[in-house]
Amino acid sequence: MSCFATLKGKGLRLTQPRRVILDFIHDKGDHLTAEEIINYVHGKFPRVNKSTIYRTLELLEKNECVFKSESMDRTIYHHAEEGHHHHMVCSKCGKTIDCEEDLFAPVERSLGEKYGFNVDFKHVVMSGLCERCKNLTG
Amino acid sequence: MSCFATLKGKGLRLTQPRRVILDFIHDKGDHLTAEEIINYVHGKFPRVNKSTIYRTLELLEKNECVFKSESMDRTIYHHAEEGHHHHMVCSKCGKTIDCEEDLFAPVERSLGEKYGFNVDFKHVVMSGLCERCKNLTG
DNA sequence: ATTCTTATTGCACCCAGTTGCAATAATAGC
DNA sequence: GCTATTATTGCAACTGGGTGCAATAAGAAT
Repeated sequence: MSCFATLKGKGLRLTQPRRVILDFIHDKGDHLTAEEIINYVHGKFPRVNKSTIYRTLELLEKNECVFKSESMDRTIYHHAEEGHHHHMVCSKCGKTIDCEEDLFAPVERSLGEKYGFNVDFKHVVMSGLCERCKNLTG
Repeated sequence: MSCFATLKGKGLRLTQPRRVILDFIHDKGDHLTAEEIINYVHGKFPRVNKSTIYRTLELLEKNECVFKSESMDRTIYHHAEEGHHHHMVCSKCGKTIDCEEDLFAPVERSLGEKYGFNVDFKHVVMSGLCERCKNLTG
């Protein structure tokens, strides 16, 4: 958990809200929505304001302690230990699958060649149907 | 402008707000943000409520009269006559480039093969650097 | 342990977008 | 052209997320 060290090293303070949020994201080792994080923190420390939570998440992201993945309809956070990757969320059952970082390489190449456009796909969240739900729907 | 006919055919009413909004999107023949649409409508008819505008846009989208493209940081609308495509917006100069519908085909294929996951990329908005800005930045 | 500095917090308010509901207006039937 | 029906609207209130600022507390120095 060198995250605390990272923050200290930058002259940032180790406050209770920061500790709680970082521990939660680390221990969960999973993808969390802002809502889940807010609910958890409020369960333990009701006096912590939501603005503090959003500011903390922003700070953790800036310092690369957590990664934030956002798409039109959902934003999720996960601990930096889990590395860079993209996410697929099943719109039926909610199942989340991580997938490899270079998934969009062909698209990036194609945009560069055809339009000279430089796009860096990072932490993309995609909605769709997982195998099981696709077959059930048939 | 068969859009009006489309709406009529479904028993939907041709109200003034709908006429104004649809005409604007059609005549602009361009990508418009919700804000631009709201400003325009308010300029002409100050009494039209923003909720009406959002509801109208939603309705036009459901009936495929306009297409909505959304990403984390921007939502844009354009007339259905312009067809399906994706958008690249330069994060420096704001320039917007349309690009072909099948851009994400390799990604869709790869997700299907590796994970059995079914994602349909439609109206994706990407942020990045256009050729000019990329070169200026060095 | 106390004091001081200033990073961090809580608060109260802002913003874009959404929703429930009663009031209004578009249109079908006369 | 009127009337009745009901789709649509305006309103007011709500949502998730964000911001400026005065109050608070972390941690350095004593």
